[in-house]
Amino acid sequence: MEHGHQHGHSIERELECVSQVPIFQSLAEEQLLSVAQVTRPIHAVRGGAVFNAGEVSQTLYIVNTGQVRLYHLSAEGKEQVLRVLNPGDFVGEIALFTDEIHGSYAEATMTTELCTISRESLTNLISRMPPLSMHLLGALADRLKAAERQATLMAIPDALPRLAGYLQVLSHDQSGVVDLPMSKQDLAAYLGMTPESLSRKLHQLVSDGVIETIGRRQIKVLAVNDLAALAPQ
Amino acid sequence: MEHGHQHGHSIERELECVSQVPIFQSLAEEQLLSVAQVTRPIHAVRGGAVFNAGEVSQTLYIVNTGQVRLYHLSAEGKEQVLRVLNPGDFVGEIALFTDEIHGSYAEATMTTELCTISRESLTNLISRMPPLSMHLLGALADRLKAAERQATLMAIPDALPRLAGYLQVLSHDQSGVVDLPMSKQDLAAYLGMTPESLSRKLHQLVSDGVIETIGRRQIKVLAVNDLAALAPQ
DNA sequence: CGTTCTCTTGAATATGCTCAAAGATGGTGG
DNA sequence: CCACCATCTTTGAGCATATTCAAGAGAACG
Repeated sequence: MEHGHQHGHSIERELECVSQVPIFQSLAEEQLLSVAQVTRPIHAVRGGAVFNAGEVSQTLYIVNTGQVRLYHLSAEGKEQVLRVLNPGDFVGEIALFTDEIHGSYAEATMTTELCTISRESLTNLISRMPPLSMHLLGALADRLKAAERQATLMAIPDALPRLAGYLQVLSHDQSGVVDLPMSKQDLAAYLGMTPESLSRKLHQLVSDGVIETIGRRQIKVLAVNDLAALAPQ
Repeated sequence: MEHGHQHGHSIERELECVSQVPIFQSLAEEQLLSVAQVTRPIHAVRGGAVFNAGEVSQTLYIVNTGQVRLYHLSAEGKEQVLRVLNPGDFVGEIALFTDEIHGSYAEATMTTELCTISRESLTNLISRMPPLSMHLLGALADRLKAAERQATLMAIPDALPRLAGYLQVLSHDQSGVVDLPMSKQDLAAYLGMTPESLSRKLHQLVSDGVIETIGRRQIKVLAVNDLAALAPQ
């Protein structure tokens, strides 16, 4: 029965993880410590499972370093990528409010450090630190916006505008050179097309001078305007 | 400069609206009054605009009675339905945290009563009533879950599983008989297909004995198992 | 350096879209 | 109250697009 982290080892690691996370960023040093104290670190190797679909969860998972891939498994055994978690991103917020089983698998794509907070601890933290709830609400609102954009993007029957819309969002964050957050076959599933179609559409964009491929996981956007013209809205 | 609602008229209407809303439901009578006091009612007729895309918003809109349709307008002028707000549903939460313009149009599909709360008032309320933030978080988490499910559903290239998945979600809530929340042509846009395809796929489900149509806006699910078999997961 | 996985390329097929028109439905005004 | 009109929905046929199936090229990994 381990109830805390007062086993002599410092909570340095927990503190580092917590302080990296945007939703905790504006907290005072003292409050960060409170958060760190209820945090449990998790280590996952490449290909390792963070959690599996069907498992009951009452935990918030926050990625510190590395990357986690969330995906569904279709009836035919195909993987449908839901989302990719990069440092600062989190998952499990739904389980914090409704007693539910995980709808997806979570797998580390590289060596990954996460920190976890139990539902009980988080609700405690929120009641003690009101600003925290505002940050959480903001983060959820952002995710919601992204998810709704994704849903409307997917409703487009043609593959090219879907791809263009996706690249457009990515290129907003970074300037020019876009790092693809997943493999091409995962990206294809994410965009609702086959790897073959993705390959062809990418090739088309390259031929048209809109983009340039750098290696296997980078794309350089040459003509932002053309991309916007192809994307919806 | 109207600063409040103490103009002698009762806040009965505001109170009624507020008390209908799930996120406020568990509040005490006294707290409900506080909420009602910062609420402004809005009336919209069929076809009337609640707000338009491009407008700046710092307001939360909550539907009391009636229905509001949220939609995008594509470059070709086609309407892409994002979501339909029924009594108790709300929109505008994103604008509460990030200064942003509306990404969609909001139009009443019938005579509709809404109540609105400004960003300033809501943040005030939250700081004064901590449980409120938990309810908001819960509501956002639910919406997020629905949006992510929608996004993965849309990523399926075949129309039939998309439709089946959608009907499956609806039939979970109600038992057997499903009320369609929008017209067939809107539903088609929402599901990422043409009205023609939707009509054909519905006909196919009827032929297969999976569903039965009741009038224009109701569907009776006869074989839940068959529906689940057609839907993904 | 070879093995394995990912990605690309090529053809045939199938599915949904577009265009066109007819059939329902519901609301409105005479 | 009924007929008319606008709108929504359905049905049909040809066409465009993406998928499927198959095989080859290219990276990444041990």
